[in-house]
Formats: sequence, structure tokens, C-alpha cells
Amino acid sequence: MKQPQLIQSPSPQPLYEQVRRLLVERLTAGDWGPGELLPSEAALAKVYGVSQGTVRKAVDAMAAERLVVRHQGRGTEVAKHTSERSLFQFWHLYSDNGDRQIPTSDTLKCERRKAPARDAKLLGIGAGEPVVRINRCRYVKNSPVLIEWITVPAERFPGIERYGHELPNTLYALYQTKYQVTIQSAVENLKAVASNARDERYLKLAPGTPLLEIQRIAFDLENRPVELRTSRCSTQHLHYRNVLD
Amino acid sequence: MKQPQLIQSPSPQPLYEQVRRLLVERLTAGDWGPGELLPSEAALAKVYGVSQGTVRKAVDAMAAERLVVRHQGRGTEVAKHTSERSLFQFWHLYSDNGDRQIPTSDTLKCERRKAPARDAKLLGIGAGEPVVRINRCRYVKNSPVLIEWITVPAERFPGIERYGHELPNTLYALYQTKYQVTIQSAVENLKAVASNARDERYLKLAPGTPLLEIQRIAFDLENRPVELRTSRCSTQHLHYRNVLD
DNA sequence: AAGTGGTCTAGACCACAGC
DNA sequence: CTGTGGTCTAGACCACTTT
Repeated sequence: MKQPQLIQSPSPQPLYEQVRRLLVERLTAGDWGPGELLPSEAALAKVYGVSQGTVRKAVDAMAAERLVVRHQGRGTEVAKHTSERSLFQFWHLYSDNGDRQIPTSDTLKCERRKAPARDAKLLGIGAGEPVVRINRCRYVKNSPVLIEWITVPAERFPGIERYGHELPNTLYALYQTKYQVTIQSAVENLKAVASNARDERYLKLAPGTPLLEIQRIAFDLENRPVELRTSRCSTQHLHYRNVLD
Repeated sequence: MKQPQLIQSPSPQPLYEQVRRLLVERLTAGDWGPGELLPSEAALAKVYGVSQGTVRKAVDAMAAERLVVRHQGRGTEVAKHTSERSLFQFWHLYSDNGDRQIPTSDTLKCERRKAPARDAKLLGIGAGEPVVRINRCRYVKNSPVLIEWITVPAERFPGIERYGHELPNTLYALYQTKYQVTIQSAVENLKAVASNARDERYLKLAPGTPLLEIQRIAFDLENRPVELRTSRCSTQHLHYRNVLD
């Protein structure tokens, strides 16, 4: 029988924070899968021996982090990596006319290899440990807009290289459903760079076109780095939008 | 005598939302200036005829928007545009070595003119209405890193063109202290572009260097657009960092 | 010591979803 | 109708800052 994991009132951490941590742990452990409903606030309050208001504050925090989605009258759902979420949280490229959509993908390469020192360091693994490297070209309305390289540790995604050209468009949904890895946050570094011959061939560009290069590190629920992604993008008809507030 | 502005319980808006709006209004009207303390939660609860918990939720929301800063034991302070805030909220360029600082500025031009149609539309004013246009070159450790053009409506910033070369480095603090305009949020659109002769002269670049162009629209407390800013930035030694979560 | 925000509780009532 | 989250209250106690 699972015990209510003693919680004490006079402690370094507020109660709602302790509850939040316990819930995130259980969520990470897979006690409730993406799309399922958490127990009701009243039930959780009883389990942890705190008031419903305290549970509420814990769940509010998780909702703010988009770990969970509240539905009045229905319950609180564990967040799923739908294409919606990918679009709103992880896709910042807009057409200049305002359109916005997840582009389609062509997988160019997908193979296992040893991690270069730099990638290994960023992923928090040992140099030379196996990673899978994916190269894709992505299209909006059948026009190529960017090429990207993705590196993930093979250990967290066993056999992912076998998907090859069958890799789905929204990788984060695959990570979540097939490998129980939920991408929770990311950091992107942007630079302007000149296109090289390879860019020009795939993106049909004139030599030396300025490109936007986006280097992303994506993190799981426990803030461990799980994916590196470099995208080189023509901004002739697109722009990267960022809201500061 | 100012009346507690009747608040009714069964209404389209939750009470805490009504309180929040009223507080933001008074804040916009200047009832409390940047750096001052709001009345205590208990006092506000009495004024508006609601419980302290409801005021708390309203103020929490304002704190989340960075309109206000809470200090346990001291009170709740109206947010100031310190260089700190400018740095954390509105400055996304990092040195590749990780450093980060507000660059110094040289004002190249600062003059009144009629708003071009495009700028007028973005600023929500009539075409041809007066604006002030500022051109600056900015430096990190005495190296030029970007040139920027800033356009503000003359009506909101009367006489700002007379600052000329005396314009301070952090304009948003000037807007707030001299013109009671608090920049609250902004939207940035980024593109990679090729440098032109002017860029190359000021930034000491080779012809056709790729630059990061950042177009920003900044909004005040009431979400009205009050500043347009275009920055062209060499990303040889800098990058634009964005955190997604 | 007095005043402030921060946490926590218990309980009431409302709005909505699903049976 | 029942169960869920959403709002609101009143009051207790704690932690911190200021006088």
C-alpha cells in the first residue's frame, strides 16, 4: 500500500510546493499517462493530508508550466504533445503574411553514430556514447523552408533510428508516446549565417543568402537535456516571432 | 471622495479580475508612481469590499505580469524600469562567451518628422502625424554590435527630440520617468538579412555579411503600441537567446 | 511591537460536464 | 443528479521588515 509520503508543516518548503513535487514525480514515473485525468483535488487532498486549497495551488503551478490542463467540470488532464502544443510552444516561425503551420518533413538521413564531444557535453552524456542523428528538410506548402539536424541520445530512444523515412512530422509526440519522454521546455540560440552549397541545393537559394540558424536544446520533465536541434532557415518569406512579457 | 466603485458578485467577471482591472487603471492613472508601495492587501480589501484572499489573487496576477513586485514584510511596489528589468525582459542578445550587458549607445540622429503610412498604422496613429525618429549605434566593450532605428509618436513624448545626443542608454526608463509611459510588453520579428553599405561602415563589416534584423513593437500598460524599433545586429560574436517554456 | 506579505485551513456556493 | 474545477470568504498562524 502506497503511503501518503509524510508531509510536515514547519519545513524548508511550503506544503503546496512539496505536493507539487510529489505529483510531478508520480507524473514522471508514469502513474498517469498523457491524456489521462489526475485524481480529483479532493481525493489528492485526502491522500496527502492537506486541504483542497493547498492541492489547488500545487496543481495551478503545474498548469502554469503546461504540465497539465484543467477542465472545469471534467477534471485535470496530463498534457499531451499534440501538434497544437508543438505549434504554440515550440514553433516560432510565421509566414510573412501571418499564416502559421507545422511544415511537412522529408527525412534525408537517420543513423546511429558516436556522439562528438560537443554534443555529448550538451546532452550530459559521455563523449563517444551512441546518439541518433536525423537530418530533415521541411516544407511549407511544398516549398522548402529549412533544413535541420537533430541529435538524441540512443539510450533514451532505443531503436529510433529504425523509423528512418517513416519518422513522423511532430517528433515530440513520438518521443512522448513511444519513449515516455515529454519535452517540457527548450532554449534556442539564434544567429544570422550565410548559406552554404548544401543549404542552397535543398532550399533552392542563391549563393550566400543570409539564413537564420536556430540552435535548440530541449529538456524533459526533469530538466535533463534530451535533444539537440540545429535549423537553418530561409527568412525570405518567414520570420521568427518572439513575444516578450 | 473616490467611491469604492461598486463591485457585484454574480457578474460576467470574477471579483479578483475586477479588482485587478481597477488596480491597473489606478496604476496607469498614476495614483502610485514607479517605486512606490501600494496600500496593503488588508486596506485594499476594505476599500473594494472584498476579502483579502481576493485582493491577493488580483495582486498575484499583477506580480506575474511584472507590473508590481512583492516584498514580504515591506509591501508591494510598483515596478520600475531599472536597467535590470530592461536587461531581463527586453534584451535577448548574449555574447557567445555567455556575457550579457546593456550596450552603450551613440545617438546618430534624432529628429521630428511625419509618420510614414506603415509606421503610423503600426503605432495606431494617423498617417503623417508627427513622430520622432532616433538612430543609434550601440557598442559592447567599445565594439559596435548593432545599429537601430526607433520611432515613437511625438504626441506621447513631447519634446523628446530635444534630448538629441543626450539621450540615455536605457530609453524605457526615460519613457517612464519623464513621460509616464511604462513599456509592459513587446513583440519581436526576426529575420536574417544581408548587410548594406551603411551597416558595414558603422559595424565595420565585410560586404554582404549576414545580419540579424529585429523588428520590435513595444506596448504600454494598456497594450497600446508606443514604440517601433528596428535593430540590425552582427551575430559574429553575439546570439539571440530565447527560452521556451 | 506593529505591520506587511506568505501559507494553510474549512467551508460555502457557483458553473460546467457527463451520466 | 453527481462530481469536477472555479470563486470567495473568514480567520489562524508564520516569516520578514521596519519602527
